Amino acid sequence: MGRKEKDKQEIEDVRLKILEAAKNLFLKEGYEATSIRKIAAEIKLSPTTIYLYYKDKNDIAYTLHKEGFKILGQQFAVLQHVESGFERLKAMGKIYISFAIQNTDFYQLMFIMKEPMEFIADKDFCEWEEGEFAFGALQKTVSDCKAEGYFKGMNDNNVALNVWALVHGLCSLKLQGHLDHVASAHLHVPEDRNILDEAFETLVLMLEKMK
Amino acid sequence: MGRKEKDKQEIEDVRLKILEAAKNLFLKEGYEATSIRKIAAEIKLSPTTIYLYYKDKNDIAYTLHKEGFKILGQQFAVLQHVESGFERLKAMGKIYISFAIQNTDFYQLMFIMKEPMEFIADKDFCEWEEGEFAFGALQKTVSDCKAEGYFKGMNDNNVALNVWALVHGLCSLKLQGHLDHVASAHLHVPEDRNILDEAFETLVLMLEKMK
DNA sequence: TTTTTTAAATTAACGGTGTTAATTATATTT
DNA sequence: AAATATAATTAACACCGTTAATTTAAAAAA
Repeated sequence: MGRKEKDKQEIEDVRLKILEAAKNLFLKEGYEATSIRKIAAEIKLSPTTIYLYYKDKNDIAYTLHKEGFKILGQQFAVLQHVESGFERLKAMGKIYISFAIQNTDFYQLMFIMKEPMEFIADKDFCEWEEGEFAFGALQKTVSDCKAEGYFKGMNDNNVALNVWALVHGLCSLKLQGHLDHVASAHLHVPEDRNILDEAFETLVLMLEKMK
Repeated sequence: MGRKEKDKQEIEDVRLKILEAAKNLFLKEGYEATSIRKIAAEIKLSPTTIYLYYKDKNDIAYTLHKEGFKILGQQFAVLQHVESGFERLKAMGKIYISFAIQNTDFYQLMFIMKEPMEFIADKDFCEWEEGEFAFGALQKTVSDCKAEGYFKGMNDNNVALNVWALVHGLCSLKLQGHLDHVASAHLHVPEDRNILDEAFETLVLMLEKMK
């Protein structure tokens, strides 16, 4: 007796509809401006209905964060066909940086904001397939580089972490407005050149010395 | 005629009182929890009075951000007595990282949050003595390293930027909760060791190869 | 067919936020 | 004592995330 309970598929459909609305808003106006109320209005639901499908706003942030990792992962996946580890490492860096620049909102969600991580922390078990794939690809690439004679005497994981930290550092300083600030005051960059590209070129020179 | 206008000093006194309250709150409960209303309550002023002394919340964020740079700058200043450029570079890295870990809130304000930068962007001219000093110290150190034979054929500024980006990348990933997430899943770190210290050790190995 | 039941969705409300406009309090000078 | 200029205040706007209480709607039972 009673009203028909929504089955798994129907629930997933609503979840997706909410997520689409959230994504559109968030890609158009950024995370800050993406409120539960606005998401609800977009799909003609009452704000509180959202809470029947997502635990809280961090839950939505985390779900979008996973989408971001899927996109980045797909871009990395293409590189698995590059044989040379070192060439692949360089390409990964370039892809990572252009992903950050072209998907600034996703990047913030994936690597800068605390919120999605807080959601994970609250969960008992953490599934993280998407992120695992991306970092795993970097780890494999570093170990391939090692087989090619690079990074002798260094711990693979630490090298991977440092490489990630470097490109993330560049991207996050750029996206958060800190880089342009320093650049205009302290770095004379040729008009037609991009600070990140300049820096990345030097990074490649540094990596080449690792052989 | 009329009520006595507050002179420069009196205005500065109130500004400082507000800033002290803001700092206390922000060091105790973080930036998020530091609202204009709470700051005002702390010093028994009405919330709107704050706006007579600071343009908006970003103004306060920016003023605290400058304080942070003063602290970091003082720590860097001590290192100017280290003769060897390379030794100084390593020490700067260690100091930067421990500053980030021990002053997480200041670090967020200085290098992660957009707000203080947004305030600067709104101003017509940008004074940035504090930050200039810190980055200038790094630039000088890199050029000293170069004189010692490191970073041959590389642009000084780009090297400095990359070094900064790397340590910032490590710190920000750590502070924002992204590092622990990856670490538990992908990096087996010895119980008694810190991920950042581990990574930094490898960074030093990498820098040593730059000679 | 009508009543009961139950899940889904809604409205109302709480306790906050940054910020601005309008008003009041206060001290000084005429 | 009255007028005035400035400092500080109150009231208000337009939001926010989230929870509790309520209503709507559809399926099952009578």
